[in-house]
Amino acid sequence: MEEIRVRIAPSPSGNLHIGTARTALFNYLYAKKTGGKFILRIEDTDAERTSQAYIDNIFDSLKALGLNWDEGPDVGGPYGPYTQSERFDIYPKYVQELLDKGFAYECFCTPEELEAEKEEATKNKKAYVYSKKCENLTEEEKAKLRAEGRKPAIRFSVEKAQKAFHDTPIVHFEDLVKGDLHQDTSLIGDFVIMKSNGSPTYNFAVVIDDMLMKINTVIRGEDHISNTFKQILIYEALGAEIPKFGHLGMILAPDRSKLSKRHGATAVSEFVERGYLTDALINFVALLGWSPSDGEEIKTVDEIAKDFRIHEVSSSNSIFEYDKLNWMNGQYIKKLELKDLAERLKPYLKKYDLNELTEEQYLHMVEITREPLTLLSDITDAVEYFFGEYPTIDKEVQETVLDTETSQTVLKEVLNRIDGWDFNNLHEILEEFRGYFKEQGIKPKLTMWAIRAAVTGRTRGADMCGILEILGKDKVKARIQKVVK
RNA sequence: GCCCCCAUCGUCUAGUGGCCUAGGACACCUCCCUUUCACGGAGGCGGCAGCGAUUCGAAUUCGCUUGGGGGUACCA
Repeated sequence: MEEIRVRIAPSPSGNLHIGTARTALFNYLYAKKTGGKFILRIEDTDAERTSQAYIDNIFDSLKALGLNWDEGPDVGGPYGPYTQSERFDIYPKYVQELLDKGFAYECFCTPEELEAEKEEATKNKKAYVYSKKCENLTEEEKAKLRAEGRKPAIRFSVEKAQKAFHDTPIVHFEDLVKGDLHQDTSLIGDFVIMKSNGSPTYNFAVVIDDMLMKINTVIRGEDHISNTFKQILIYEALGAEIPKFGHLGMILAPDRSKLSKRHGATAVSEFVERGYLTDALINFVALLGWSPSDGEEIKTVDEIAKDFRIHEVSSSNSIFEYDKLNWMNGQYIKKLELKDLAERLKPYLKKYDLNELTEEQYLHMVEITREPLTLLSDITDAVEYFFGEYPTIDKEVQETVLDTETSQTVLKEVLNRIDGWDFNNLHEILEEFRGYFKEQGIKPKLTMWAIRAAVTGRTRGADMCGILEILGKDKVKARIQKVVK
């Protein structure tokens, strides 16, 4: 069988979008599954919106997600260049070929004329289709228009291509995920393939690039379905082999609209900044439209690749909900080695002076605070009381815990005993201490609450023994003294 | 407006005419564990959009309706 060649072709007009990441993933999975090649092509035709920062972001994000490409702008490959703006000189040749074969023609219409046609169509409740008024211009007419200073755009003759290669105007193709798809090509206007400024349009450039890069399978979002029919006609007109297409459902926001900034993060890098692990992100996004055959949802990309079948991908849209992503991120955090986690948490601890702790204490702190983490960034708030002399005490904690007679009794007793406590043996000491008060009718829970509130300013948090150990006797004593009346 | 796509718990999904009294995961609720929060464990709530048709039999096939999404550019 022919080697599968798939690609992801992001447009660097923004940071790598989570939806693009999913498309990239499915391409990657298909390549891995079939032993094919995964290619990265940067579609920076629109110079206005392109920036190097976005290109870097796309590279970095894809790498962070583990979606490494076999051919691309940085690593090269046999069919480069892989950046569209560097390919501008190769398009005219194919435009000329289409012109010569009669599948394309020059169009001198002005934007105003085109606009008028569209308005007319809207008024008549008809689909707008270009009038083709430039299709049969004589050489004299063209020369005259050119003399006026008008520069032509090149349009593709949909009807001619259709008639040359299809019996009916209804063009079909077998989509890898959606099955038979069709479209009445008489409803497609003669679209521009080369703008009057000489740059190719998207629909033309992709075909040329995919053709030249020998891309034989195109997996992309279903927003491209309508483009597919245009592209098929171009392939045929060029006498090129038509690739297989697979269209994925879109990812929607919870309100079923397009995922955008107002719904929160959209770029992979934003998710990372917010404390998501790329492993969790990619795993989550794989589950949008695909499900594992063994029901085990936590999987690496490689494991997913083994189990991946493009035909089994769901053809409907899916909604991006944070609940499951958060849960999954928590699962991935749990799986991290302590030292690895400790390193990854550092960016979220910049507001604290980590020098207050030894490396050993730092690791210990992470060890006892890691359990409830859903996001790496949750650590920021979770460890606040480990830093500084005294913790900030919540008003409610002060009133409901520290101000009670029971708490004061407990804390005074701690101060009575603390000098004799061996902080290396806190577990037993606290056990005994709780027992002492339990005999007096004070619940262990209340005993611990009093200490916790005094030392951390909170009623909830990490394991008490660990907290006291890390803080050390002096600090613990000082903090308790401060709240005892 | 026109064209196309899609439709199973709140969400992601399993399901390809009888194994379905529709399964799982997340979320939610209850209980257990417990020095708190959490983790973990055990339960629970909850769905085939509607209507017709085909069939002995339909979540599964067909049609219509409704709903959602996409496209409709000299953007990509």
